[in-house]
Amino acid sequence: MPPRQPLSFDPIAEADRNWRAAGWDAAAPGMALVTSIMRAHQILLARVDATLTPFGLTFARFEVLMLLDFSRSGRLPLSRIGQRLQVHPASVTNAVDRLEEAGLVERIPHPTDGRTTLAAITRVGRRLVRKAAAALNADVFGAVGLADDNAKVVVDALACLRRHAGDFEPLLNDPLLNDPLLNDPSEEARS
Amino acid sequence: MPPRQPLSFDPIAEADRNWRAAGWDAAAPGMALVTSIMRAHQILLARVDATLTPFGLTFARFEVLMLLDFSRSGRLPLSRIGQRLQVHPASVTNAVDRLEEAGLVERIPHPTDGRTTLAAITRVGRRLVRKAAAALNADVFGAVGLADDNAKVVVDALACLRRHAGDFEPLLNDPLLNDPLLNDPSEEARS
DNA sequence: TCAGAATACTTTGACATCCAACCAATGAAA
DNA sequence: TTTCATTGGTTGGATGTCAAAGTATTCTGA
Repeated sequence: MPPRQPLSFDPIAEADRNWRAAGWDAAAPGMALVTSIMRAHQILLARVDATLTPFGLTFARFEVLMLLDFSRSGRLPLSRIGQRLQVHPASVTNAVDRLEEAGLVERIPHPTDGRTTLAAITRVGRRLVRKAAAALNADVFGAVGLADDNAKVVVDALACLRRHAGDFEPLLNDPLLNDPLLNDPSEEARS
Repeated sequence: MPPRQPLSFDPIAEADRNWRAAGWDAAAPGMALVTSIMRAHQILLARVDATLTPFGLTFARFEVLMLLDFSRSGRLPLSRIGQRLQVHPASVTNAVDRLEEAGLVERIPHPTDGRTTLAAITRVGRRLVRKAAAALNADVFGAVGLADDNAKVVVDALACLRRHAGDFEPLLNDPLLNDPLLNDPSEEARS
């Protein structure tokens, strides 16, 4: 990355001033919030990808591997991966394709449902994802640039936003369903 | 978007539990923060793009248009746009290409610096971007799903993160430089 | 039983982002 | 003045995301 010299002012604070000067006071906080998140995403994704590149991973693939590593049996239906990571089915297909090429996961058919494909993490995949997680913890997650208290405030606020957007509904909690490979939430737990 | 049914639990809270169960307590807040921002970005970008699609715009192009509309003369060097919006030069080229195809901006050569190209917003561009801004204010920014107080807390925390990442340096403030088209920060102000 | 709806996954196409490489113009130093 | 580093911009390649269409399998209800 070319070492861009920093601006002499906060561009988002400037945008906020412009918004209010235009008479859009009511929308200014939302504008600043959306813009801040866009930029924070860009910064953090760049750091994460830089850390993961030596492992041949991207954040999307890392998340898939990590989810599989945390799952009880090390295998999950692609559809479940998409639900859990909140990404489009095509994105899951893409990620699993690359991971399979790299020998980090395997596609295996679902034992009872012919429509479903399971992604199963390999031994190589487990080794790699744990090294990658250690690197991320050391280089990115452990040094985000915010105190833990502030980070928690942001996480809680964004949880509200996500829930409001329909990501999850913490009301109903029924951990006992039929097919563990399809529905059991406890499948997410490590052991 | 297919109406994905919400999960019965917060996937990021679950990831936080997994992280701590693995003994990575120190990195858990950072992990939750990064993951929250990734997901919030995804949600908000989807809303913004849905609102802007009828106008033939994306958020990237909207930001370029808005910046030009707010600028004093309605024209800025591409490099300045990239600095201001914190995006790669190639992304600016791409956005300006599309905007130019749509007749919303024009490329004009810089009067004194042969290397520099200016993007100038057209009358059509001004009309469109104001309609688009009104739509965004009404549909997205005005109804983000967070109280203004909480939004402000997040914005301030992320400003800290952005400053820490080298986005801007609010210390030195020297608004008087030579070429207004190249360097004058007040060029950002409306009038 | 059988037809239609729903689900799971893949494929294709359109965008956006970044990086690396490249060309053109400017500016500074020998 | 001439050479060379810097700056501005574009192009090509790789990756990720989503939407829409297509195929296959399963489920549901008449």
